[in-house]
Amino acid sequence: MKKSELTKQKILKASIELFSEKGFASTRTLEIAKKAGVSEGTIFKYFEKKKDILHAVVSESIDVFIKEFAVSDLKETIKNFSKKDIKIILKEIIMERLSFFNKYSKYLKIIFNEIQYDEILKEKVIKSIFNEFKSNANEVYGIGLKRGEFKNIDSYVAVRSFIGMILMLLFQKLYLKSENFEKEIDTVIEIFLNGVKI
Amino acid sequence: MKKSELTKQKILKASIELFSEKGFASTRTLEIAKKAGVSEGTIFKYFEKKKDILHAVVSESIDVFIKEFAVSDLKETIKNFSKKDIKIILKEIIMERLSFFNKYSKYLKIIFNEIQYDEILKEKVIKSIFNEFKSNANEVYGIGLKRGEFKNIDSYVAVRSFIGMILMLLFQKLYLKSENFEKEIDTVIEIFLNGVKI
Amino acid sequence: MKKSELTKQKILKASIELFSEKGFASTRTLEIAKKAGVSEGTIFKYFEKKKDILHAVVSESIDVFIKEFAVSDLKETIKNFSKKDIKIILKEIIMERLSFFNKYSKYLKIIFNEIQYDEILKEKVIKSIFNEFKSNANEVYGIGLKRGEFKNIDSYVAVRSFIGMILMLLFQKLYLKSENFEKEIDTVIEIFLNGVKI
Amino acid sequence: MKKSELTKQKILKASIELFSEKGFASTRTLEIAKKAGVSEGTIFKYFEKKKDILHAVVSESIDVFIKEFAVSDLKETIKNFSKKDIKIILKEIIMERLSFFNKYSKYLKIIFNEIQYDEILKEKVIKSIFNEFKSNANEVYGIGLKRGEFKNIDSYVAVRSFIGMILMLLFQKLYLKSENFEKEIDTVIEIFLNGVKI
DNA sequence: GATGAATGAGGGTTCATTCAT
DNA sequence: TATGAATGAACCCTCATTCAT
Repeated sequence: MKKSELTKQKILKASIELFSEKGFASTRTLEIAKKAGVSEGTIFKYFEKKKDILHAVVSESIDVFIKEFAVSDLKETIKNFSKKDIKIILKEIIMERLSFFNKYSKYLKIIFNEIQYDEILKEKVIKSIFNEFKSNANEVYGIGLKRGEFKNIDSYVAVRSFIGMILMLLFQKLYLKSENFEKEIDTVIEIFLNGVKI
Repeated sequence: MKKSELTKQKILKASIELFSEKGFASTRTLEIAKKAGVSEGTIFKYFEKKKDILHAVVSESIDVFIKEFAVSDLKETIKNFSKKDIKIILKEIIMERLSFFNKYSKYLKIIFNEIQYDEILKEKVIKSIFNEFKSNANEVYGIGLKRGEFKNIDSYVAVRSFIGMILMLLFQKLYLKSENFEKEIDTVIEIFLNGVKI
Repeated sequence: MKKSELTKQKILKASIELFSEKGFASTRTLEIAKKAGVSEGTIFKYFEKKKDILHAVVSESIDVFIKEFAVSDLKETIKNFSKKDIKIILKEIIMERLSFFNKYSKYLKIIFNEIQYDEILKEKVIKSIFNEFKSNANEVYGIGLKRGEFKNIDSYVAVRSFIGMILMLLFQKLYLKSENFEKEIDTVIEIFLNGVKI
Repeated sequence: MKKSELTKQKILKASIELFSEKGFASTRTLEIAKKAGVSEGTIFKYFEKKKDILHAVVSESIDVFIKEFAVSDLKETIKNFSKKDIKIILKEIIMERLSFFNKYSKYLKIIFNEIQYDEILKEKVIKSIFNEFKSNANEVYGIGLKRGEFKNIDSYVAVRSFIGMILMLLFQKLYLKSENFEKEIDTVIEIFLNGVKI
């Protein structure tokens, strides 16, 4: 990597750290500079405006998201488990996805917070991430369908709902602390598969 | 209401509008003043610091949330429907909750965004709203249990999961636009009640 | 005293307290109002501008100073002591003047500090106080002259010098703390009367 | 001198000018900036708060005071005059000290005015200047003692009293204007050496 | 006569941005 | 390329002053 590219990456890395910690609007360019180990002036050699850093951060986040979140690995995983109980498979998926969330939580936090106030970003994120997600949902649910284990309902709604349940679980873990994390995962899977109705 | 109390409310109302629209950090006190129809100086007769406005907004939000979100009405509603199909009841609940979300979405947006950067607020919100929510979840799920229709699983996890599914639906509606909103609700209810498994 | 006159006095008294404590420029009209037990608006019924309070305070200070500092009592005192040793007389005078300083130190502090930044005040104070002082110096020193005990030198310079020595003593007492206050007074008198030269 | 050090000095110099002219509290940072020939923002690159400028000014004043007021030169002066009449020596000292006061009157004015409202400054000034002064007084008076011309009285009180007399002279010159300045100096010396008593 | 509420110009301070070196 | 210094518009906040009641 060229030296200049390295400097740019240092700035971006510092920005991600800070944006996720205190939000874009409350992060000072001086802080970024300090954390990146460069002078304040240098930042503006790489980004014309402070906002451009955010855009770069989000763009990168999107790229990372799409690449990492790509369902390809997942499909592989599922095939390998194909003989196993669907419950086990779902749990494996959850655990794997959780490690993904942990790894990229800063990116996700920034994306989620900042698209609220920036139409350009919002457009971008929706177009790329949501659509990506939608097609993946189809594929993954499709596996359950082929196995003859899933009902023939809107696959997108199903997967989205599943994610909603998991996110609430995660959210609670982050904000409150969960003592029975694993057990709660099992409950969520049970609900997703068989519902709450007797 | 006294005149001074009225002014305070005008400031709070304008602040809610702006904070939810552009975030606390990006809202200017002058904007608040203009939107509230008072002078900038007046704001600081009622709130020592800009941050105090946010705290007041969130405190008020919490109060509103607890009062309005209180499950009492809900229980009444459910009892009235007691002969009806559980599906109908859930749909009614969702519709009613949605109108609540629409009405207080600004408050919720502020709370959700700002507690990330303010430990005091976070503590406050968690202590009040989350606990309130937890006890209510218990009560509501309990009704289904008594009717002999719900499985005996962790009621909090069940309700939370349900809400997770609904929130994703909502979220999508807000960000993307859904053409089949009603139909999607039905699907969510179906998943919640009977799961995706054949 | 009429009620309105009383209110005015309350404002002036509070102002003297505050001006002497933190200076005119750093005193807030709201503080004055609170200390005086009136509303901020009321102040401006009695004084058009904040500066007018200062002017009133100083004017009053000057009046008090001239009345209280008037040498008449002093002359009487001296006559009564006329048979006594001049040393004793000087010491009596010093002690009496010190109690005056203690009593009116706040006024003096304000006058001294604020005439520096206000030409009108400076003019006023100099015209009244200094001239008053000059004529009094003449009279007091004249007594020593008549007794045949004082040299025939510029009486104003003599008295002023004496006061200079006493002020330094006082100044030190205020800022540092003197353990031998009385003894130092004696030394100062000795210097004033007989000089430091052998 | 580095450019940044130069800028800092420009700000300090402008501040001294303005603080002594209108007092700290009434001096605006914009005025300082204009007088220093820098932008208002620049000031806050060098001083976090306006008050810090005052503290820096006073600290510098103290340093200057101690260095310049140091009695070393004075002792040399006195030795050179050792054959001369004590009157001549005192007059030389006064004239030399007066030029010092003229040169540093702005510093002194600031110190004197502002320590009244700032405990930190007060402590600092007293600890450094007063103690410095005390030890010097001892040395200087000691010379007169060794020459066998001064009485064996508290040297600190003697010097302090002398300064008190001179300050009053100076004070009058500043506020009133003296026509007979030189003659008054002679009178003060006469009083200091031989007293007013016949 | 007195108040409490409101004002808005102006205060100190911040911070993204520029630029000479 | 990188920096440190400087900028100035805009921020939050203060406070003397006004005014309807």
